[in-house]
Amino acid sequence: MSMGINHELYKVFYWAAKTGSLTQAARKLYLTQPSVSHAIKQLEERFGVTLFSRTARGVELTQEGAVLYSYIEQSQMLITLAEEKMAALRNLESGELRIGGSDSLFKHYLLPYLEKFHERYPGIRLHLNHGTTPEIIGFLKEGRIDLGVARMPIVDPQIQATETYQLQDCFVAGMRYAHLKDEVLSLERLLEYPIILFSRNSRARMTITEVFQSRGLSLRPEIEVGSVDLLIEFAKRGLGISYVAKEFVTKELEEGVLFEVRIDVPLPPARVGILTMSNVPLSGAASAFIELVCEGNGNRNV
Amino acid sequence: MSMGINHELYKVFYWAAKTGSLTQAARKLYLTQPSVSHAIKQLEERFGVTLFSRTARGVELTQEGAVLYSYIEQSQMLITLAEEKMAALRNLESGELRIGGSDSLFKHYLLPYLEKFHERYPGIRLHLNHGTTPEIIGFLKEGRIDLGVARMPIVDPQIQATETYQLQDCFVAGMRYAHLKDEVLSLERLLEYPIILFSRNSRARMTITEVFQSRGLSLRPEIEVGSVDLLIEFAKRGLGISYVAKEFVTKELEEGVLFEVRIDVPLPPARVGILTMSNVPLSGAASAFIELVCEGNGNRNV
DNA sequence: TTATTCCCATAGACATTGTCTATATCTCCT
DNA sequence: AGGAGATATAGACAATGTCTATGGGAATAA
Repeated sequence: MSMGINHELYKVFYWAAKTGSLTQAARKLYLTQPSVSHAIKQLEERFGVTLFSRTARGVELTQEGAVLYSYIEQSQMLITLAEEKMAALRNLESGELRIGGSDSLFKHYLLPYLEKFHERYPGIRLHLNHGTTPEIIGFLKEGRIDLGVARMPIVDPQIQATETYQLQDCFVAGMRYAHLKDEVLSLERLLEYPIILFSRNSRARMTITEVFQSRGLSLRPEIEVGSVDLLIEFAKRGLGISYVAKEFVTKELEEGVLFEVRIDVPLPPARVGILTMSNVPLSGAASAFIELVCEGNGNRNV
Repeated sequence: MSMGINHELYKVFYWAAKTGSLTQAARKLYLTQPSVSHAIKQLEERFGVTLFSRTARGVELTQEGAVLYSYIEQSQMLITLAEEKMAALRNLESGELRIGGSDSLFKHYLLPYLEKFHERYPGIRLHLNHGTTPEIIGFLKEGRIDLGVARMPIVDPQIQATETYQLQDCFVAGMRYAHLKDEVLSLERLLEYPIILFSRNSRARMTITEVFQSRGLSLRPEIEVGSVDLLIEFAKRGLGISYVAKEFVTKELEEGVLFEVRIDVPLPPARVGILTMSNVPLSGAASAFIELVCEGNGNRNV
C-alpha cells in the first residue's frame, strides 16, 4: 500500500544513524548493505527530504535527519524496552498475579502454594483480593483478577471451574460441650444445641441447609458470622456448635480446644476449585500458578 | 530473517488495541481483517504470550497485551509526531536556517532577502552567525551553519561557492576632504592621504593591496578597523579616506556626508557568493533561501 | 603519483512473506 | 432458530524485501 510508512524502515534508519554507517547498520540487522541503502532511500523519498549526507567513511545525519532521529531514537528505545519486558513476562521474571478468594481458603488452602510460587517466581507481584464467591465471579468478569478460588459448583457459563481440592465440613464444639465428645448425634439432637453458621450466601451454608431440609428439618442458626475465624472463635468460647471445614480447624482439634461433634448422617465433601474466565486466555503467571496447585493432586487444568 | 520482530507488526497491534477490533484496525490500515489477524498472531507467537482475548464483539487486551500496549502506544505517538514534523520540515512550515556572514553583508545585502524569507516561511527560525570568511568556512565544515555569504573567490575544494552579487569597492571621504570632490586622483596622490582599511585578513583588503602592488606601490593604512560601520564612521569624521563597497554607503553618499574619491585606475568588482559544503546535501530551508536570493539575478544554484 | 581499501549507489534476479479471497466458526441479539 | 458481526484458517498470488554482482568516489598508504 502507498498509505503510511513501513515502520520497519525506522528500525533501519535508527541503526544507520546510530552507527553512522550503512554497512554497520546492515551488520547489526543481519542484512546486506544494499538493503539498508535501499531502505534509507525509501524513507528519503517518502519524506521528500535528505536524511543523511554520504561521506567516504560512512553517513552523517543532515539537519532534517537529526530531527527525525530525535523522535525515532526514543521510539526505538521504547520498543526495545517493550521487547525486554515481554521476554520477562514470558519467563515469569516479571508481572503480576491477581487471585480472588475467601480469607479462609487463602489461609488454609492456598497459603503454601502462594509461598512456593513466590519463591519460584520472585519477580511476580501477588495481589490477593478477598471476597465472597459472587464477588469473586464479579471480579473475574471485570478482569480485576486472573483467577479465583471458591467452593463448587459454580453455575455461570462464562466461568470455568476446575476442582482441585476437597474439604470435609463437620460440626465442632468447644469444651463447654465436652459431654458430646463420645456421642454420635442425630440431626434432631443436634438442633437442640445452638448452631453457628457462616453467612447466608455461602456455599457451605447452602449445602448444610439442604441436608437438613431433605430430612424435613429446618436449620436455623443461633449465630451467623461472616468469617471462618469467628466461626472457630465462637465455638471455642462455647457459644455453640460451628459448622466448618475440618481442614480449617486441624490445629484446634489437635490441641483439643475443639472437638468434632459426630452425627449419624454422612456429610457430602465440599469441592473447592479454581475459577477462571472461559473465554479469556490465562496470563503466564496464572497458568504457572494453576499448574503449581494441580501438580500435587493429579488434576489437570484445561 | 528470524532475528528481531518486524516493527510493522507493532503498528498493527497499536491499532488493534486502540480500536478494540481487528476489523476496524484493518480499516484504519487499509488492510483486510485476515491480514490483521495474521499480524497479531505473529506477534503472539514471537512473544510466546497471548495479547488479546477474542470476544464476540472484538478483541480485548490481556494483562500481557496491556503491558505491551503501554510501551507501544508511546512509541507510535513518537512516530506520528516524527512524521508530522518531517512533513512540516518538507513544507518549510518548521525548521531552522543557519547562515554565516559578515555584519556588513547581512546588513547591506542579505537583509531584504531575510525579510522576504521570514515573511514567506514564518515557521522557520533564522540564526545569523557573523564571522570572518575563514570562520564561516570553519562553521560550514563543522556543520554549524547551513550556508555562508562571503566575498569570492573561495579556494577550498570542500566548499561550493555560487556568485550571486557584485560589489563595487571605492574610496570615500567625508567633508573634511571636500576639496577632492571634483578631482580624479592617481594612486600616488591617494597615498598622500590617510587611508582607512578593513582588517588584514579580509578579502577586500587583499584585493586593494594587490592593485597597489601591481603598480609598485605599497598601501599602508593609517587606521585599520574590524567593521564596515567603523570604516564609514571614521570617514565621516574626517579621519581619513576609507575603502569600502559603494553599495554599503549609498545612504551616506546620497545624504552628502560622504563622497566618492575617484581614482584614475579601474577597480575590479568584488564578487559576493553563497557558500555551501560540496558534499553535504542542503536542507529544504537552505535551498529555498538560495533560490530566493538567486531569483532576482538569474543565477542558478547547483 | 598509483594502488588499495572502504564506503555507498545501482541494477536485476529471486524468494520471502505480506496480502487477499473464500470459507468456517463462534457469540450475541432479535 | 436465524441473522449479523466478529475472528480464525487455508491457500493462492503478487508485492516487495533481500540478495549477488558491480560500479564509482574518496580517503589512505606506498
